[in-house]
Amino acid sequence: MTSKPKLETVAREAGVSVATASQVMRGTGRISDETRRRVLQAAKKLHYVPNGRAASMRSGVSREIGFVINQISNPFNAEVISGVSDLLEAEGYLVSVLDARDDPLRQQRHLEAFIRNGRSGLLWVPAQDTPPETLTLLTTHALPAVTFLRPLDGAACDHVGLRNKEATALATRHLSDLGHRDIAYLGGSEHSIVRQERVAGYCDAMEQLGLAEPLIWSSQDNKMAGLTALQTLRHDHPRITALVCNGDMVALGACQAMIRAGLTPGRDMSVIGFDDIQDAAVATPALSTMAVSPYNLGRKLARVLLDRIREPDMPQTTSEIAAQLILRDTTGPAPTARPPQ
Amino acid sequence: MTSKPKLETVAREAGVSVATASQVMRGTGRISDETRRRVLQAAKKLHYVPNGRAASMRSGVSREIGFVINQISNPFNAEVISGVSDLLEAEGYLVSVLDARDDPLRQQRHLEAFIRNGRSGLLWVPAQDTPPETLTLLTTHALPAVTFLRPLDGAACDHVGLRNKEATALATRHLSDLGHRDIAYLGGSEHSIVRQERVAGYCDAMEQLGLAEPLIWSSQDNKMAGLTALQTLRHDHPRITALVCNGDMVALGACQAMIRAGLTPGRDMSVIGFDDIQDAAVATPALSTMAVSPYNLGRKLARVLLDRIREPDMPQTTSEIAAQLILRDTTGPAPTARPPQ
DNA sequence: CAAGAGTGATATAACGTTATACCACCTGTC
DNA sequence: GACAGGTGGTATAACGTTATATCACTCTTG
Repeated sequence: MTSKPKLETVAREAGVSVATASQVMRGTGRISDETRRRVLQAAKKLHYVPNGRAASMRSGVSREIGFVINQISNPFNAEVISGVSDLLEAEGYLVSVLDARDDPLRQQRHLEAFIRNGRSGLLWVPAQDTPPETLTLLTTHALPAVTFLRPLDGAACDHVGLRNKEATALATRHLSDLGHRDIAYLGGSEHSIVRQERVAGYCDAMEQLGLAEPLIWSSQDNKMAGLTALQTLRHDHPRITALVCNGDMVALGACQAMIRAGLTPGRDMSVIGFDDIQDAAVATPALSTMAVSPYNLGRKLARVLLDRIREPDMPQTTSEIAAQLILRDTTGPAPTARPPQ
Repeated sequence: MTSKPKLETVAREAGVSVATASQVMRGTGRISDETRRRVLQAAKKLHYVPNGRAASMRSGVSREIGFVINQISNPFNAEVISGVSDLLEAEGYLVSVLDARDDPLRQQRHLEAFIRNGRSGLLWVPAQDTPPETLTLLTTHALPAVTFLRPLDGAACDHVGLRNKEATALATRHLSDLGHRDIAYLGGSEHSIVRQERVAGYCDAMEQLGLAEPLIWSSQDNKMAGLTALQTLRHDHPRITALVCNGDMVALGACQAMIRAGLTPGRDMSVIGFDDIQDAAVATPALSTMAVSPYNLGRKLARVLLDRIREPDMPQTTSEIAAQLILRDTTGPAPTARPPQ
């Protein structure tokens, strides 16, 4: 009806001072039941909503968190966001998510926008080639921050990531147990630190198990890219019988390519994905993959940030979460190892 | 290194007053080139980032937008978010997205959180059964707001939505042209207004074209639900040869069910989805669908909000975007209509 | 009944920025 | 050399809230 109600409006309506109204709204100080009732009633009647900016300016604390991620539309990330939001919202925080699309400049702008707009904590997946300048920004403003997935050496940040090397080694070993010798690594870009770790796990396993020369193939992280990547890979290296993939999207794309070529994933060629996005279980055939429960990963990430906000002087922590091999329909014995029918 | 730099710090470093520093930072007032240079240099040296909360408190304008949506992980929504963010970021706004999961209470909390934290404009997909109280909240605080997808009658809000009825009528007519007579509608929940519009388009077309009795089947909006829904639908109504679906996810799930049952989508049974998410084109077989370009829809939505912010007194607008029929591999002649081989 | 303790409410000064009014100085003009 | 007009800069008061100190009472208690 009239203009936006403020604390003074509420106080006047209830016949008390602004200071009293403030104390009632926050449940602090010594207030009689009668006064409390009157103030709350007035606030309700006027649809009063506190001005968080003014509050945080005075009190120095805000309840907003910023999350900079790359490619929100990726289902894995979407589930991470759900986990982060659920936990932080339950603690009374508001989470804003921005997409940096792996561009250091955009990332810098986003982090700066978060600082400018008073976020009291930041979560971020550092972009490839993040300049040291970006770190200076964070340390200068003394903001609690946690890096996610991509470790950043020398950074004054807590970190939550995955045991990538262990995971791909596990996947490779499983394929070897099934009799595969010509196993390729598919997906990701060369610069990615995460992918380097995963490739290292794959290479180590290939060497330790005495399998074929490692074969590493790059691609973008979506189905279409996975589809075309496998087509050229198969053309150039027809001996390959199994794939360890950098992500589920690529793996699902590769499966599509097989189907289009008349092959059956899990029979003619084995595939193991990474992430266990929801689609992995629904796809036909259902995708074998390294599961990390993005939702729980998000909750863990949020938990680490909350701990940091509460105890700013704690020593830095690094949490590495193990991935789990989920066997579905895209893994099976190597064609040559199968008994003749 | 020391504490967070503020305007006063910058001013002192540059040897000018706070007022002058402020004017330089915002490019207003009359300032000599020399002074401007000194201030900017000082700001850079100290990694100064303005305190947006203080600024917006004094100036009364903020550059933050809130977006309340249901199910961020839905690829359609993810693309909408991209469109919204791209346009608003280019205009210097920061977009925060919250997921209300179609729960009116959560929605109320989210909108309130946005008001509390000083968003200067809101975008939202009203939850089912949004109480009038929620609208009072928005009008009381005189916030520019735009509803998306779901119209809200009697609301003092601009709206951006789809021509749902027209779209499903078009899809149904196309299936009829292919010779299908037993066409079912699959997906969505009864309460959804959007779905009601789409169902109406389907029913009208079925009647006008003199086809079979309309058959309407509900399901949640994900692949797994679509998969199981089609299984029971086929069991109960074996005559059905074509589906108009409420969304691509359901449609893709239905295709999976056919494949698992040994049927070929587009040959044994035709399917038309809705949304044209990225997966639709990549899936095998590629999904025929009603395309609405979620990215551009998002841009349109953002544009309407910006217009409203600039001209608060303009009469309310309603924009309805038409959907386009995209024919891929899941539509084909009805089995009975196919010539004998 | 004075002193002390407890209760309930309030006045006031910050928080970091910006809008406004104002001041000091210079330059040219009659 | 008084005055208008322009230029470059500053002092000050807000914005809506909260932390702190303080005040006016009432109730004990010796």
